[in-house]
Amino acid sequence: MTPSRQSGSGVETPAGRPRGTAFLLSQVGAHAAARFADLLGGLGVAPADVGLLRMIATQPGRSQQSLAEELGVVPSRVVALVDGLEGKGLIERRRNPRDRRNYALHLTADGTHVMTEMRTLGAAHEEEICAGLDHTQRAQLTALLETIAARQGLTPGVHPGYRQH
Amino acid sequence: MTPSRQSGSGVETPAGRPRGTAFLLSQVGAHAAARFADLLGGLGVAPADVGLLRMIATQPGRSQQSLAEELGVVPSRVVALVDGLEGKGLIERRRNPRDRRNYALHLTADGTHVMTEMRTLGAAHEEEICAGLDHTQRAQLTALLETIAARQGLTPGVHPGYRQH
DNA sequence: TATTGTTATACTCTATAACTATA
DNA sequence: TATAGTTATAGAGTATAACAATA
Repeated sequence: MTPSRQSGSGVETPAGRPRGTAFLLSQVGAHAAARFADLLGGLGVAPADVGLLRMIATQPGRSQQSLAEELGVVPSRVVALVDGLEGKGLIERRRNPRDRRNYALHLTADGTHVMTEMRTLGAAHEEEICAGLDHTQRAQLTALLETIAARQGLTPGVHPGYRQH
Repeated sequence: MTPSRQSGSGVETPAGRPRGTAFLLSQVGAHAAARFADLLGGLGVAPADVGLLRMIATQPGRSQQSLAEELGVVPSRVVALVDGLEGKGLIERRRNPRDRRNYALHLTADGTHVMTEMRTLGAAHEEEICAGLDHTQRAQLTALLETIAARQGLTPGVHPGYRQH
């Protein structure tokens, strides 16, 4: 299965366009992310806000430090993200009387509502991106992607877009 | 196949982590892009330089305008990218005596050399990302991604990371 | 001293708009 | 007037490092 001599490395077409699986992954993945960002625009939140909101919704009372660690970003960035979400009235910082150094983060009623809308958006996005595939193909694709994600050591549910340089 | 009532929309696990195919695509795609950027670092070029170099290599003499149009970016951005690549000695601007308004862009000898190394890097990257998959699975994944790319109207070989807001 | 969070700062990326040279 | 390219500028995103409050 190893052609003795082919044009170049096999990752480009004769016309010079990239054609490898890795490029396709990056291309389609960036498109999916951009489309989701578009959908989110209507809600007034940015892609980076989504992970934060989701973690606070799942584990209310988390500190900024713990979010920074799980997302792989510097604490000062969490300050900016939390400032934004608090300014929009989606979350609130509650002082912990036991240890007044840290905040316990909680969703507000508005924040809970936005989370619900985000889930609806997520389902619509899923449908849009997978539109050309039948049920079997979707399952196949998911399995292949999960295999790569595990092999590459990606943390389930955490987007690498957060990761520090 | 429509469960009458499930936990949420189906795009999140009970623990609140996203699990949809679209999220996986975005996650794995971003990881692939980041790894490629890492590999490129050793060559001293950025991901955004790659498409430009490739287009100039494939069609020498192209103008900055034509690159801007194909990549979907504003001409002033091409100026910055071309400035960078010219500064590194990888490409050169040649005046066209027939129409002195535009430049014909060409790779230098160094640029050609870097293109060769980029192809090698591309093959290594491909191998790294697909490491957990056998030949059949790689072909399956490629086919599924190509189906989505076509359905979503993506231009073959052009990364959406360039696209204008 | 150690920890949580904040501020000040700087750097990169990228778009908009005004401008120059040429046609 | 129209086109190719450039410059000036501004805004978003994100890291580093110094700092304040609390433990």
